[in-house]
Amino acid sequence: MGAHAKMPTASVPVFRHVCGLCSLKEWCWLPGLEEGELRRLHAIVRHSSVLPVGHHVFRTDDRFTAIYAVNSGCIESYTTDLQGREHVRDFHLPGELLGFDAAYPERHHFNAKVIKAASVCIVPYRDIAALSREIPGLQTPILALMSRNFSRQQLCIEGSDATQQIAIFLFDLEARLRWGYSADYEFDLPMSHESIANYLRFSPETMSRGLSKLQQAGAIRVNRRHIRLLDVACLKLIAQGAKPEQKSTLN
Amino acid sequence: MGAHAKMPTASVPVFRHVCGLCSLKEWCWLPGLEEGELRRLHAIVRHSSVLPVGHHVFRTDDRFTAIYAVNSGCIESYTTDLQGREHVRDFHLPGELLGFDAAYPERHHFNAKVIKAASVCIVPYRDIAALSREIPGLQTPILALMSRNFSRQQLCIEGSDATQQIAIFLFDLEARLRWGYSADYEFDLPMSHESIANYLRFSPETMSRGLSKLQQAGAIRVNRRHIRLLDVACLKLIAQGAKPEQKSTLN
DNA sequence: CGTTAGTTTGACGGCACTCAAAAGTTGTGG
DNA sequence: CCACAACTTTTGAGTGCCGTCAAACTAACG
Repeated sequence: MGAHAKMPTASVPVFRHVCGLCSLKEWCWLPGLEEGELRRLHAIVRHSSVLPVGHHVFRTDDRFTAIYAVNSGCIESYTTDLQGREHVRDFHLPGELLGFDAAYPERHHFNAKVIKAASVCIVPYRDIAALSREIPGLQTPILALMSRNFSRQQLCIEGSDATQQIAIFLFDLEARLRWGYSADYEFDLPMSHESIANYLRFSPETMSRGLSKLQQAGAIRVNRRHIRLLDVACLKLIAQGAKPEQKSTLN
Repeated sequence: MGAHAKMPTASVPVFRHVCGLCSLKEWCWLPGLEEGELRRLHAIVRHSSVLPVGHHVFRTDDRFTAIYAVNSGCIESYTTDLQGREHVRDFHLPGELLGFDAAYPERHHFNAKVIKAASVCIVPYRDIAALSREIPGLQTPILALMSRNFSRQQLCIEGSDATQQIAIFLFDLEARLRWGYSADYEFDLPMSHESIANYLRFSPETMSRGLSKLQQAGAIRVNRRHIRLLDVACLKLIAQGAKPEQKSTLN
């Protein structure tokens, strides 16, 4: 997988290069598809420039025109309730998809906002639907992608208190960020604490206190958005329901 | 839609009759399909006998072999966490589908248990996949079904306190139970209060107190599993965040 | 009729929310 | 390069909702 580190060359069409990097190829396009089919598939994918923080990829009730794959940065999907409060539904990291929520009734149910400068692959829905009628082998991967995207949600909800939910969230996030590569357990959060708190359904203050508890237990080290998982075993215990113990703070 | 009320006749194969009644036909099978295609589609659907309470339709890690459509009764999907506690993920009512969670990686992520004696339609995955390769018009409806099933989830989570969440839940449930027909706002819960409490992530006691509050506000009338929405406007206000007011309990 | 499971009600304690303010960070313009 | 503004994060104090424990009550089932 180290080959992915190669730099792009001007002679290679951008989309070919990006698709070589991005998760689409890794995840679903390859299995069972022939070279020619893959080529046709890549031909319908378009690529965005780098989208600034705050940019909306789509909004609630927008027509469903495409599926998006995140290449870099981070996109947050959220809804707005009747009181005008925003509820974060999910975070979409590099290699992950969004837009499937709208396959029925062809309108988006969520808003999707860039929260860390991001570039995305755009897969027009009409094209992919037409292509999947011609290439039967495409259907199963598409179904699998949808299923995977929907069912990964809501692991953190199994936690009973805030600290436990944060521990679970950090575990999940770390795995998603390194994307199967070797773990150094150190990373920057692509989203604010506030967004995480919203996603986990508690206040920013509770988020802050929860992180502090994890740090006092020696499980992690946190500085703003920079996170280091110091004691993975300890963090796992907490994620499984153990109460964090206060270690000496002399360090 | 009144034609559906016809009684079955012995000369009609059972599966034809049931499919005439059930939601599959209403929801997705018809649009764009020809008579012959419909016939082939119905031919692959199998029907269960009435499954008793406690019967598992499938369990976590079972192979994904079929999609199920609930014809009657109620099925609950749930997971079991590391501490052995069960977490209700969803309720599946007549006309709704389950099993899509497993399209990837072909293993079920949830358990599915009958909580009110139920009969289901069984759509073998291999057959529907094969058929959809022959009948291109099937793909879009299938995608739409998946999308619809996944995205309907978690309306209640928008509520900030228990009473509000219960109000939202009751609204949603009532609409799902009457399935588009005229509303008399009176129905029996297909599941126990305990299950609802688990689903909404609070204790049975809180569920009970929440229902009492709604009743004291005059919004509903509740007797065990029997529910009557007395004051829909009031209930809607509470679902939108208004604080329930204590009405006189002299009635 | 007895047993069991589900629901209701009460008392008490704790976790998280709210309000409030300070400290640190980032971005902007002078 | 510095000053200032806007935002994020941290920390503290007080309150309230909900979880836990406990017990009474009801419906369902054999």
